[in-house]
Amino acid sequence: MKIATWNVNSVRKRAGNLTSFLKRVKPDVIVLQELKAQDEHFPHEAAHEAGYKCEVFGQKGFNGVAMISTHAVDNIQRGLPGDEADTQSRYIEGRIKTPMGPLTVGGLYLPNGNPIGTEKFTYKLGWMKRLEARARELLSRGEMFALAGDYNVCPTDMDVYDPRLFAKDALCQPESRAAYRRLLNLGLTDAVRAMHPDDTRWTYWDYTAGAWQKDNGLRIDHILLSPQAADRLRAVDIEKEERGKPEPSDHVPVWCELDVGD
DNA sequence: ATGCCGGGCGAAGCCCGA
Repeated sequence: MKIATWNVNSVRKRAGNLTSFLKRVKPDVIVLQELKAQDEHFPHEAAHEAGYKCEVFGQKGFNGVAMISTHAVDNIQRGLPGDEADTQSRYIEGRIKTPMGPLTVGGLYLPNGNPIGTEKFTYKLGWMKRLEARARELLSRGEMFALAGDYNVCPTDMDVYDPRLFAKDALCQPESRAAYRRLLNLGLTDAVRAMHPDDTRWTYWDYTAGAWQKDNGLRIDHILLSPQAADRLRAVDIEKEERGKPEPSDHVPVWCELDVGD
């Protein structure tokens, strides 16, 4: 079972990149972030062409997330519980049956939170608190799950090309990192870090200032696994080559493979 | 370099991203 995540930075602009990625890497399920599109503008054909069905939680102009799968998905939830006033489309969740029991996948686009000291940073920390509550709820079931997406958190200085430049950035604040660490402390496993404990591997390169050419990147897209899912973790990868293609997203896909006996 | 690119919206210039 291959689970992927990708912040596509406009799903309409990236429809071609998405189709070729699905055909090349063949994830069973992929969660997408930053659709920047309403539900009715989602390029269903791009996914159908590669054999995928789509669950979309779009929003006009900004945000927007989706879950695309070759398997049947049920128990679909749109939106992160815990704040009825939150109108931003940043979370989608669904469940897939496997020979080893149900696998729940949550796709998330965690708020960026910049600049610090504003309501944007407060919103980020509040959102992370709600995500922790969701993780606790899922953990109580004792089943496999993956929370995958653009976390907008560099977990440690190892995940930033130049930590000094990001000392005041919301992605690297002690509060952001502590909230991320609370997820790990619940018993979740950072799939990429578990398989590559000592590597510097980026998932994002800014469009500006030649960041890609200089390999000035960040690791902010993550897949966190429940204990039952982490038991079955077999492989991970970061699809760096997508950043070098024409008209790329500034993020690249991340995936992990779980051995669920299929 | 708290936006150098890139995208959305909507029809010019502003908002947003990390």
